[in-house]
Amino acid sequence: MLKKDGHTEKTIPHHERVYRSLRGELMHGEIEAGMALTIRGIAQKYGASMTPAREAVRRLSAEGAVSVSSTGRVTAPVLSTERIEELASIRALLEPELASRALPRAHMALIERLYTINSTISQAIVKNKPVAYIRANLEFHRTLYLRAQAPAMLAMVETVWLQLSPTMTVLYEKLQRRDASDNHRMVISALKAGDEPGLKLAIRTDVTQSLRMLTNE
Amino acid sequence: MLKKDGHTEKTIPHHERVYRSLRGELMHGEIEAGMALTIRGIAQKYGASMTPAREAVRRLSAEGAVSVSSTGRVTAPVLSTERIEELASIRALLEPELASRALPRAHMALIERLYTINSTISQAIVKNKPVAYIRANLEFHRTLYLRAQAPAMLAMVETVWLQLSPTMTVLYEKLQRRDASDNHRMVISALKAGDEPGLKLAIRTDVTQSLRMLTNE
DNA sequence: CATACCCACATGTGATCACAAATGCCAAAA
DNA sequence: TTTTGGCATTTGTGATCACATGTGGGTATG
Repeated sequence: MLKKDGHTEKTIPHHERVYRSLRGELMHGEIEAGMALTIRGIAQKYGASMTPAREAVRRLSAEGAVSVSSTGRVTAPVLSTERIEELASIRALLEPELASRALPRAHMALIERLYTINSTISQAIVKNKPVAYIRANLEFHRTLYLRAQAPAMLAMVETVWLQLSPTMTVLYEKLQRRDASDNHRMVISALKAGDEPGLKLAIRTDVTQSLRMLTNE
Repeated sequence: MLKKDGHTEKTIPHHERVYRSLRGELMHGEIEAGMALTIRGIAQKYGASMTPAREAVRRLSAEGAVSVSSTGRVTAPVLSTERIEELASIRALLEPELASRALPRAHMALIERLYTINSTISQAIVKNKPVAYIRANLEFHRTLYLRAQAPAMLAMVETVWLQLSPTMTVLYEKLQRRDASDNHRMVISALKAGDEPGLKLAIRTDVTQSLRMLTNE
């Protein structure tokens, strides 16, 4: 027989589970920049032993999601202003391209979904929920870029988000945030109109403004 | 006392050593696309045990330098044409920016060094040494981009190179290669002249042509 | 000749242990 | 009060082992 049963049951390895969980917490800003992590602590938190926990940390360190000191200590990275600007530059280079590639494939269902997500963003702003805000903001961009059919480029952008997230969380809480939903409305308008230059500009503006939030004042 | 001695002696962990070695072999095309790797084999090759070997593999898998099957088997990735084109697009987006940032800092010593590396490239072509060719080609670009003072962007580009290398090696050996040193001469000329648009174009041309080598014919 | 089955071996996974080094805290001294 | 020294604890590292599963090859069967 070819398969045991029709369930296609896949057992996710522990190191994979730990990796995904930890990555999610970092991406969504539940772990703040500078927070110290320990292998044993991670292992215990997710009910695994040290070995898979170490593997998860290695993957995350390769993505720049955690920084490892010369003595092996693991922390959520604290980014310098220069590094933040550099990562924003990468976003400004890649994300307009992703949006542009998604444009021909952006049908009405996608646009409506983006509109819904944007409402969630607005609500998170008025309710002052930073984690929900970041989460929905990322979902907005990812939903659009998924249509680009460019998995490697999307993965690269997600890596940048991952590096920025812990720092953004810290700063979001102390900074008054601009309403990113304005920029997103420009994105949606350009999508409806099929306006490729306008779309690229709107994305670039959104990325650039979120940068200013972090580096200015 | 603050330091034991003046040597600043640092003991490199095994997983770090294994990682660097394996990454170098992949980057320089000494491991061909599709080649199967085993944790035990890697461990034995570098005189380590399975644990650090696994950590090294995890880091490389996070960089896309190796692909891991659903059953955990590790291979050097075999890239589809679409993936190759996508990775080349990323190069075409990031590398001109890196070159542009390096331009104001490119003094005569750098240009001379690039010229020397380019001679090495030409020699590798006439002597038909694919590995030496790839190595020198990467060194040319990295030498230039290091001046950009943009470590995150450079790391991202290197990750792309790393993903492409095993496939390039296989194809380089069966394809007649164009002389990339022509493009590099354009790069050097633009650097001397301080011609930023020309520099970006030269880099983009170089990247695009190396793409054509892989996808056309 | 092609296909399906089966088994021995290879391989990834995860837990545990011993060890060395770094960290941080507390006490003692200036 | 501030600084220095040392010690107990925490922590990362690497090796090893048991186990389950996947893989590949050989054989039998159609």
